[in-house]
Amino acid sequence: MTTMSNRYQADSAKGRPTMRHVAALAGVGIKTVSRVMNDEPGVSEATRQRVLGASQQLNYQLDMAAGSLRRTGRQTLSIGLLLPSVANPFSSEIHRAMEDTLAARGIAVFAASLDDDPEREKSLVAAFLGRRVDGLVLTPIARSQSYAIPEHSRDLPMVFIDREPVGIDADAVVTDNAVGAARAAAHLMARGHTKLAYLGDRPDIQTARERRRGFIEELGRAGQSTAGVPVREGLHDEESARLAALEILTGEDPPTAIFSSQNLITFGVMRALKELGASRRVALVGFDDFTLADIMEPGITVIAQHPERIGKLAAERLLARIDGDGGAPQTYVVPSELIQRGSGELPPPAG
Amino acid sequence: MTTMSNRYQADSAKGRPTMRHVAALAGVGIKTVSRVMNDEPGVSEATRQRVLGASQQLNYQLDMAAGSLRRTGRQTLSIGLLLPSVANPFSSEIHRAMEDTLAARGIAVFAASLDDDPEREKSLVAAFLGRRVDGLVLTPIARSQSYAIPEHSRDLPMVFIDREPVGIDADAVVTDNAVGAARAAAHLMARGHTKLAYLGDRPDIQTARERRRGFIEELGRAGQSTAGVPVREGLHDEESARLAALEILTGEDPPTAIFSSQNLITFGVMRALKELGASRRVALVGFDDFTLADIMEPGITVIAQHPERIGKLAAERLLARIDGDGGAPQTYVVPSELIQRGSGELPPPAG
DNA sequence: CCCGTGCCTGACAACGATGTCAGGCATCAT
DNA sequence: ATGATGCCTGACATCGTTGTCAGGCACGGG
Repeated sequence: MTTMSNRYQADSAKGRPTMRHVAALAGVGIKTVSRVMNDEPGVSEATRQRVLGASQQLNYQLDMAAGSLRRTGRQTLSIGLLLPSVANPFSSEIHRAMEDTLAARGIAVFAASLDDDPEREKSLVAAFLGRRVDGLVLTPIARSQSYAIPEHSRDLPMVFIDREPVGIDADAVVTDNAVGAARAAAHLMARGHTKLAYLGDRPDIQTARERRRGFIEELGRAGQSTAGVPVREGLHDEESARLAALEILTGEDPPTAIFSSQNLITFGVMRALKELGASRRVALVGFDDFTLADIMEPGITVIAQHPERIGKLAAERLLARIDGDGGAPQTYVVPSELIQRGSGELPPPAG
Repeated sequence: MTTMSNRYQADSAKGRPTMRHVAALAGVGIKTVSRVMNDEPGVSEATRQRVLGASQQLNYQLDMAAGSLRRTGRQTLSIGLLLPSVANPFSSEIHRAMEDTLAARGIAVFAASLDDDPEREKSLVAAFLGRRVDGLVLTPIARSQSYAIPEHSRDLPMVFIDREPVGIDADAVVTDNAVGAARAAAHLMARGHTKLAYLGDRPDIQTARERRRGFIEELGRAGQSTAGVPVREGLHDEESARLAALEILTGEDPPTAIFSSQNLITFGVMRALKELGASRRVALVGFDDFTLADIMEPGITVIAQHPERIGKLAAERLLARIDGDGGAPQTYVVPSELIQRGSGELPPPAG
């Protein structure tokens, strides 16, 4: 029974020990080691201790990959997360919230950045599928996600975040973009502003479109002519936003209030206002909260999203799907919140 | 030869197709499919096309996990990255830089947050080892990393970032913390300040200790008495930093310049200064650059680290190790940079 | 004293892929 | 015509683990 006890003992130098090594050292069968490592019942306490001792002595570690190969259900306890960029604060807070929820189940997260590149989306999805992730959470950017239909219908849980998917019927967790933008418009108009401007991101991004729609529609509801409203779109970084803001503010009949649809754009506008010395003259409401917004002069009023709630909810939905929830896919809306800090409460110039 | 062509054809509904399915559909052997999927030579163009056709028709995807089980070297093309928090901007920029470097090699990144918890460090390292990552990059927080010696000597590449490891001889990529802090001190003294204060993080964190050391030593070199210098440590968030700053500034013989050793602390100090209306009176240099530092009133002078360089370098070192570099472990130092924006150039009050 | 009943245990196949190796077939020189 | 040479190709063992299943042993009831 213990005949081969030391046949595998010598090879501690290179190559990880396997169950066979542990089994040999403990003088038991390999399956018994498996049972101990997986906390399965049906192992006497004495044997259990012997196996545990041997595994520690060899510094043995279960190989999850090999395990999932055979295990029923083939779970790998890992999921894929595709974000615009892991370095984007909004994204990384979602990431963090998901991690916290998933860690409790021992699930590890593969994270990757898309950079708004549809091709990367497809190839990264493929890369994660090849690693047999148990689920996928992604911010879609490709025109359609129908490429994932085969996998999704093969029971691969998928949850879309921030933007709803196109061409595939799957769960999504999003912010109430139009509602939030409308709230910004209403807030500014309530302060007496009648000349508002909209500065927004590339209109091929769903959230940007929604925010513009919500903003414009609210103006319409208030009886404002929506025709003459300055709308600058396609802004994707601070610099382009700064230039657009400068142009609008120094042009004819400048707006008395600005709504910026995204944090980078807000930063650009803030710079422009500072350059013009207009920070306390022109009202500003930005979509997305950011660090230090409260410490600016004046504080910046924002429509805050709740990335931590989005991440938590997305993780919970994914887990539910992994656990077999077969209900119809649904879109979950996380409400945004208006945070008043000063810049959005500036009145129009008395004149 | 093609006798079983349609034996596996029907099962498209559930369960992923395997090489056997593709082989059967294409009427070839399973090994030939393997050759095609891995771009190995020795397959006629005709056969190749047939296999490719079949694999697309079935929407087949190579199972990397199963492959690495047998493949020589057992590479999984994935690595583990342990950060203080994926939501921390400094960390997430490192993450991003690593991703860019590693993506070129088809390597995916498992990311996880440590929250400065030594226990989490150990258990997450174990979790990643169980997934057979090809390498590990981590910000150490445990008192010693000797627990990883068995794995490291078993040829698991490891690169430590931000902080040097203890109890294990491995590569590290760090910022010149002491030098940067000394530069901050010198900069302030050159403006005529003689009453400086230091506000820092928990001294059990290596980088915090280094920064304090560099700062204090520079004062000594300049002939300042280092005894009476107000030093507040153990600050770990904005609020504690704000309170400490308020206390120092409203106390007896307040400093005319402050050095804060980390961005959250800088934020706390900024708030305190603002509350006291002292933003333009008390000089401030902070360690770590941050978004909008240039737009504050005054702009905040900082010792900037270069997370993107740290991340890139760490990834390159890891790749070199994975490729078999057997040289002695080394510590790479990425220089920090003083960025003048106003707050650090304020002179002491005349009097 | 025999047999049924549990409890532990290990041999074996299988998961999906790759490394090895041998075989089939054409081509080519002798 | 014959053997050598290459090119393609597939059978098979194998990677480290888990699912299945059957066997051994102790115990208790009839």
